[in-house]
Amino acid sequence: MDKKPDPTHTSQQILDIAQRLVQTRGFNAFSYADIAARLSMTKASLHYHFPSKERLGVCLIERYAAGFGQRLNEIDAQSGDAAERLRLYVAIYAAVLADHRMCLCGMLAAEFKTLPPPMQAALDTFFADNERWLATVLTQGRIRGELRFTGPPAEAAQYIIASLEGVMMLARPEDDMKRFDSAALRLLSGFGA
Amino acid sequence: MDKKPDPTHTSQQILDIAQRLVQTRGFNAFSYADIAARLSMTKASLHYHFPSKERLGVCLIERYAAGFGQRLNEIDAQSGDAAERLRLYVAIYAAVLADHRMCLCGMLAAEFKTLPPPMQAALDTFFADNERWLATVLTQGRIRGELRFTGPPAEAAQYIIASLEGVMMLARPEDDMKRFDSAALRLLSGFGA
DNA sequence: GTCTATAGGTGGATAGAC
DNA sequence: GTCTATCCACCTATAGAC
Repeated sequence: MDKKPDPTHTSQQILDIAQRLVQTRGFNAFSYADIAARLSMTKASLHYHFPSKERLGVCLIERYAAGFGQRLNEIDAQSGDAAERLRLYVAIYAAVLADHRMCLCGMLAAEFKTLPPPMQAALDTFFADNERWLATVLTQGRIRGELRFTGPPAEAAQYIIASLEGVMMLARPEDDMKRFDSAALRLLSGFGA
Repeated sequence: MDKKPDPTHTSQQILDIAQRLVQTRGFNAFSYADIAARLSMTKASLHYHFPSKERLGVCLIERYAAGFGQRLNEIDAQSGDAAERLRLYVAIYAAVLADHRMCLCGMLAAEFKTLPPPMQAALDTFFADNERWLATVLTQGRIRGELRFTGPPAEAAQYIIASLEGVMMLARPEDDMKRFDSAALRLLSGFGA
């Protein structure tokens, strides 16, 4: 009943705003001043919650990865077959784009070489986890005859992720959902889904 | 015989260095100081050749687009069928990645929202030209039975470009040519090429 | 064409009062 | 936790000498 003072409330707000900024402008193109303005705070206060931009960046990736993992678990908990799971995976990306955002980690992948090593490591983990999950879905789907594709599931998984990120990236300048949907359908149909 | 003083020699060097910097770090993550250091010049001198970073950016895109267009013309001049043309198109991207670079315009697409409008316009032109060329190849290829795919050629062209950019983007952190080749083959085989 | 010098702004980050 | 004040590094860009 007596709820905690929620000491992380401000931190969450900071992360929310920072995430949207990264997803729309990139990590190198936003500043503490941008966040401070939107929160009516000073830059100095932000440093209390996230002592450095590097740590803020790592927290962003880890939170995003956790949310992504949660959605993958939800998909696993559903009763659909592998084809349906693949469609739901694509739907995650579609929802992000519909909110006028790029995938956080796709955006950061473009800036990879300029990021602090801890952020690079967190990014690698994100993509590796996604590949592993997708490869599992693909493997089972092919065995059960629910999906059709050639070659190693791991390579197919890499292809799916990279294509989705690219399609998002090029659909975003115009916020063109039709372009994304068309490309996503083409991608899925290539796997019999 | 008497060759011109080649007044643009320095400008070309600046463009070469700036291009590599954009392709590896992005437009927002390099500065005049970076170019000046590599050329053993001062920042002020650079402004003589390119009065603003925005104009430098526009020149970069236009030169890149011109070079790309030239390669497309070379492909057109060859005797190969549509499938071969598609393979050669993919080979352009592969060559860029083999040189440890991201596609200039793919990189800028990620930063699109932060770019000056003249650069955005130049980018739109680049991608529109590419789509048009690819759509023509696809249209002819399908008619002649050299390629297999469904839906409008324009949408298929958008899918091919976006996938290639995405595959490049995610292969680059590790400079993983095998990853790119595997994905490119998968993409091509989806079109019967 | 290239230089020195500098302007004017913004970046991330810190110290210390409250 | 949030503030004011400040630091120092870096940015793009300009003026004017050579």
